[in-house]
Amino acid sequence: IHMGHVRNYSIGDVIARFLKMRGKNVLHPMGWDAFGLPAENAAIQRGIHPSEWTRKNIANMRVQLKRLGLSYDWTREVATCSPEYYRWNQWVFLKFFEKGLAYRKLSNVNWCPECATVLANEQVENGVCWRCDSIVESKELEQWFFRITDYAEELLEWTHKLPGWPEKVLIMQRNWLGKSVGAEVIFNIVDSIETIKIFTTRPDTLYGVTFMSLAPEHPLVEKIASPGRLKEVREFVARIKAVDKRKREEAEKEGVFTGAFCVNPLTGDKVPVYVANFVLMEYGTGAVMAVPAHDKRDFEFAKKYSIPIRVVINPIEKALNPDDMKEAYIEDGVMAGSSEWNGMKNTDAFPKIVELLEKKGFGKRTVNWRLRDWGISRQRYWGCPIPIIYCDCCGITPVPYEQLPVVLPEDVLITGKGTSPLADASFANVECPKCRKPARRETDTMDTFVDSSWYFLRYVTPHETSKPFGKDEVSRWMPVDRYIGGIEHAVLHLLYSRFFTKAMRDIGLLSIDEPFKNLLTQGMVCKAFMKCPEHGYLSEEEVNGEKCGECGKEVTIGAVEKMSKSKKNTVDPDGIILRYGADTTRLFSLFAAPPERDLDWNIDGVEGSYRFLGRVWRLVNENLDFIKDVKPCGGDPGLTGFLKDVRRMTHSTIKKVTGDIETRFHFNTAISSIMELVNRLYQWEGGMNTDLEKRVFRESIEAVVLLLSPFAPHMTEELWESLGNKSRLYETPWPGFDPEAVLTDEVTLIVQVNGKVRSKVSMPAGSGKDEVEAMVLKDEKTMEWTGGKGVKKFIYVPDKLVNIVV
RNA sequence: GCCGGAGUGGUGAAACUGGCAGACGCGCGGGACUCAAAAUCCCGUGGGAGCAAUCCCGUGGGGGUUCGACCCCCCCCUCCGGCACCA
Repeated sequence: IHMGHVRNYSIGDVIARFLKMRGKNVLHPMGWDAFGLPAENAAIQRGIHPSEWTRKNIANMRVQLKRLGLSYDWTREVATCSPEYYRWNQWVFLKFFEKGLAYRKLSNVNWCPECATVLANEQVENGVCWRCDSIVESKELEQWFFRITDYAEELLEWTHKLPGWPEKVLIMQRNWLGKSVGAEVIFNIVDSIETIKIFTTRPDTLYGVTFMSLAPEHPLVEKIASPGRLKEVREFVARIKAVDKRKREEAEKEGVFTGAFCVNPLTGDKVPVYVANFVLMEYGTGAVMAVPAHDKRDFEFAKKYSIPIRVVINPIEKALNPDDMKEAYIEDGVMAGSSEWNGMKNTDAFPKIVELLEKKGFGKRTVNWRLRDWGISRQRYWGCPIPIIYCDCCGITPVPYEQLPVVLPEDVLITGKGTSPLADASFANVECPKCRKPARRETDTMDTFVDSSWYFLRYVTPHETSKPFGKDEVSRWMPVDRYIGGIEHAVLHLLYSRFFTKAMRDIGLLSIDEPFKNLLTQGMVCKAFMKCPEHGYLSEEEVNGEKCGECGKEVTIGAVEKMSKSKKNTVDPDGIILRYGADTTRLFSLFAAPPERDLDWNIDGVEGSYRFLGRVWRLVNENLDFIKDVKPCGGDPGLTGFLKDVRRMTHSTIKKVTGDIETRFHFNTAISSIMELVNRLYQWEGGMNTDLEKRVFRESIEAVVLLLSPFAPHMTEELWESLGNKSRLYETPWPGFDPEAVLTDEVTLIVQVNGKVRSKVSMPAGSGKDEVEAMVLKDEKTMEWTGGKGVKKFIYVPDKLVNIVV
């Protein structure tokens, strides 16, 4: 495990332990998302079988997690690579297939040559593979897809109904879904039976179309190019296709005239058809109507090739002159040069023009999404087999439910190169379940994101053998009340899981709409990296003082960044646990920053958390003789002075810590207020002689131990026992605060004159404005600033502050 | 380019609803204990002026609203994250 895990699971464990002490029935499970490329690659590299590699890692990580004292219910442990689990993956796949939610199609897919597999759109970042950074290629393959686009509208709608999610994640999902409302428009081609279909979000600019542009990959390019221009067009297309996709974005806009013209359906104007490098085949229809006056890219292109610019929308204040325009006018405005629509606001003309197109049969209102269907086929070994059989007679045939699971065979040659390893295995040859003739199994495996899209449901009934999960139990527990994870899941796992939940609901497996009610995205654990000019990145062990341990050269300290093995700025949790203990490790990971913020790893800070726990340990043990056999003070009307003050602080700390954990998850401030209470107890005044003194001290000590227990469960359990308590600490109710004890009789009022703090006065709590005014105006220090000047205004914030305006 | 988020001491960070800016921790300075060290305990610690009481300045920069702004509004700068020839 790495420090990010420690932080993530510490957060979860504090919440789980806290809620358990608050009397809740808490389901706090752990499992292993164990299939996948990284595991397969690592195993190949080490020359061992992925299943062995995975088993060893799970065993190792389980030990590490137990060492941290995480309160998981290990009886519910699941691993996605076990047949008992993935059997239900296959079951769900078949249900999706029955409903038409899983389908097979030939398509251009993202292909990573290094990983030798297809990637989902979500797994391509900036044109490179999210795992190995190779440039992703486009390949035409038969693939299985999940129809996530069927749920695009609902997925979008619910981003507005998840108040327990961070706004940032919801916005990222909305962007990813990418809804665009516009119109599809058909342009006839002159002297051809072919037509060009385009998508536009600006049908209001239709009268300003002065050319048409097609993507280089567009199938019409070959068909409509005039014989005289075909050679040049082909050369251009070949040249653009050769440019890798990342570079295309930065490239200057360019294109080539096809020799063909198309007809504007509303104006009848003939406009030239170009092939252009900036048109994407993947979005919309791969063809764009070009309106240079009102689109940035079209403007640039038109300027370059001297194509006319027609203004059809003017800003309210003035009419645009195409010859003077320096850039496209993309704002709203007033229609011009658009026959009957002239003078109208463009936003009003928008629907009317779409209506006209519909009437004439040249188009319709449409919604376009950025979201594509989810390609789930992977040409790799270490994954869940897709339960499908291909038969020459019967075609695509699902494996019958009673034959599940389709077990992933172990005796397979795994090279990580070429085609699916399963294709060569005896695994592939099978009898068709329908006609009994020889047939072939699907040899691709599923994307691992399928495995993790519903695992949380499995925790509810992890040993169920007749169905993926018990429906009643799921309705009782789900949705997940607290989900904690990194922001990197914002558009992958978190979107897929939402889709799965909705799809499973529609199949009748579930009755919830969303999987996760509240989401906490925790920040990354970061550390400064170190670099030697000669030997590159160095780990802490490789640095000697500030010099490279190898060559003795001065080491440069780099920026504080996410811990990563490649930058060698990682910290091994095991080492920290060994040296400082699990409680310190947990405490520091929560104390240094609030959970959603990035955490700077700092060993001095760890030292501080360790010292604090030592302080608590000594505070209890050194006073044990005094308080061992007394009962905690439960509210005594006779309390005065210091004792009363300690009790007040104890109860306000209980109040504060409870609130911080329960509503804000700000564990850093919760811990700091426990520290304040401990500091106060170290300043104990008087003695430990009377029964009352002992009882007040005991009450405070018990509060400290209880409040600290979710953070540092091991040490506090020991202390709890030392105090003579019979209950196990983790089963002891969370302390409540006494509202009476929290009240103060005297408050210190801040006195401001003209907004500046000039004095402080002590007043009985709950004093009225008149008494306060009378008192404050007599205060000596205040009079130095108000003396002789007339009081214009007297502001009183009860029990807090007054501001005198003179 | 578009959409988010952030900017506070030497440092990690507090300030929850517009009300004492810097809680708590680290570091640093001083003291106690000790033959000595470590550990521990106590005191101090935003900047400037002053013997001091005290005063002035201070939350990226500039303006505004307000009795009062780290917090709300407008403009700008910097950093981080996401998306991106999205038609």
